[in-house]
Amino acid sequence: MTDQQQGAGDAAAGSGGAKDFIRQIIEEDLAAGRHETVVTRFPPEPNGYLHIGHAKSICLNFGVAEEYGGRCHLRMDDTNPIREEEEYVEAIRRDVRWLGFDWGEHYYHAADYFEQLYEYAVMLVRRGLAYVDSQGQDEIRAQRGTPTEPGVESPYRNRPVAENLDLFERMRAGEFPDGAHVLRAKIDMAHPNILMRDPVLYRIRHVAHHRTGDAWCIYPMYDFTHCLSDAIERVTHSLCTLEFENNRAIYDWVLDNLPVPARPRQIEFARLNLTYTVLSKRKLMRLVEEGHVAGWDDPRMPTLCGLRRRGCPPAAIRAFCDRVGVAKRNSIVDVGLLEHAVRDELNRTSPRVMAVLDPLKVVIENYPEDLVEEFDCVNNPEDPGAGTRRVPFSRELWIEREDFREDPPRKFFRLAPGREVRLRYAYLITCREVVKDDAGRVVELRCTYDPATRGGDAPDGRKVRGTLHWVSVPHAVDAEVRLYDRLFSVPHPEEDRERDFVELLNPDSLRVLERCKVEPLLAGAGPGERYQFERKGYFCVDPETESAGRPIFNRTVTLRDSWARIEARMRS
RNA sequence: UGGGGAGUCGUCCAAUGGUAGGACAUGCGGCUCUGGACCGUAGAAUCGGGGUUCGAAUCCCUGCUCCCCAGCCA
Repeated sequence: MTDQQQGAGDAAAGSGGAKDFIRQIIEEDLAAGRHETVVTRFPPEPNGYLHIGHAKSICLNFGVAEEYGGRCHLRMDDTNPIREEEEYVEAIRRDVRWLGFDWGEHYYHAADYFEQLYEYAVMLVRRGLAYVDSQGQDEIRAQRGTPTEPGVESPYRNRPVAENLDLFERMRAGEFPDGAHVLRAKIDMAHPNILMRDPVLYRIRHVAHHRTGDAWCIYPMYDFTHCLSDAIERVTHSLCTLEFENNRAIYDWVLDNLPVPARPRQIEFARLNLTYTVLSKRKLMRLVEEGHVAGWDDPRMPTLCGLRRRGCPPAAIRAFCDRVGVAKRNSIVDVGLLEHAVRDELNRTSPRVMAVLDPLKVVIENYPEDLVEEFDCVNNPEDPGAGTRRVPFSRELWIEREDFREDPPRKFFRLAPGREVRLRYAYLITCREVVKDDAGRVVELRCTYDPATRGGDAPDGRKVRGTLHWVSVPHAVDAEVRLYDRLFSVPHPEEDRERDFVELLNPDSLRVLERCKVEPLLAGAGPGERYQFERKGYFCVDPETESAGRPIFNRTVTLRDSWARIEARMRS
């Protein structure tokens, strides 16, 4: 029930067996002999936790590498010491492994290339293709122009090479304060692509780096670092999201102007968006910092650690990413698709168990006081190899409060006064009397059972429509159950122009049930174990169980509930 | 009024000049000791306008809408 980290060789294509455009490009490149092997990379910046959107990229990069017999590198894109922290790099490695992927020996940090990057920068200076600009940030910004007006050249743009070399060297040596100078590429201040208007390549930052410590006080920018890191690692296909389309011009310019060992190609695809959640780092950060959720691994978070704690199996995430496909169109995937992938996986793999979330006592008046029977229950009807277990049954039982209606509506097949239902695996019982407290609340049901129906079938062939789950009162184990629902109450929380997204949070995204009764087997349940609570949903043991003294279960997702749909429709 | 991208069922993805197909969702039916799962079935789309062609989602022209870009972030 816990996950083995094994390769994720799922189907190559999500829909209809067709290859996505990236795989088509790769196949063409391979067929044309442009590469002998495929090398991709997943390059997170260690300044936040990985989420389901990253999973799409991870599955794509590791997936194509696996399919075409190549390899995929894990590379920390750590060029900005101000934002990045060691805490995140460990979390990222853990999450990628948990998802089921293996980078083998190919674990890298952009920071490990700082020396080579510096040498490349010097080469650019020598070639007259980069210069030290001594203006402040505001001047540089003002000179950049706008989308419709060209920029203005810096007065330092034509500094002699020797002077640039000297200054750049002294930048590295720490002679200047932050912001005193930057190294810029000398491209074209009138370029229609603003990113090509002499982009900054290096900035001074007297800040310790999580990996290189105090070795550097100048740090390279993304546009200079990423393409060269790819080239150094001999990446063949550098897959990134759509917002980097404009950056491809610099990517190519840098590689075209430097003697690089390989010529990677950047290809952009649409990032994943999901309904009823947010996936931007900034917004996820706010949810955590403002306390709207309990942390990065809150089971409502779309982070991989959140999904893990929620009980979502990595195989389900992989299957989901497969079905989502890869294209260039901005899109928002229905979270129902994720839920479907989760149910699909869990249905096949999780053991069934009986748990009563909102207990109502049933006393079987004609059942012997001291008798305890045990019934063989199927662990997983989808998996005959999962076997059976024995569950104790006695005169007093817990059933689900919502499985009884004093005044049953049409199509309600469950228990009601005078009505007969089946207790799963056990007996048919009939409700004889409803006991209420002074407030009129139903507190107990007095029932009778038919001894001839042992096992759940009537010898006379009479049919019952309803089957209820139950837990024997004297054998029940107390448990806490946390019912998680969608984090937001609207499908597109980011699209609302009037209201801040935190105002759209679903107030019922978490309901804690303290007095649940579960079958005895679950007394020893360990963190991470996943179960189906029959008729209720899929649940996963929370890590806090270990210190709580009783099991705590997180609801991963409900079972599809057609009765709830019928009832909702009858109401409207 | 710059440059770079994208528009196909409710949603996501296919169809690469030759019957617009799949998945999820939804409706209906079947089966069922989980109102689960499963099985069957139905409805549902090519952004608009021109053109080329025997034939256009696909090629051409034109219009419209949406996304990205003016960090010393990635």
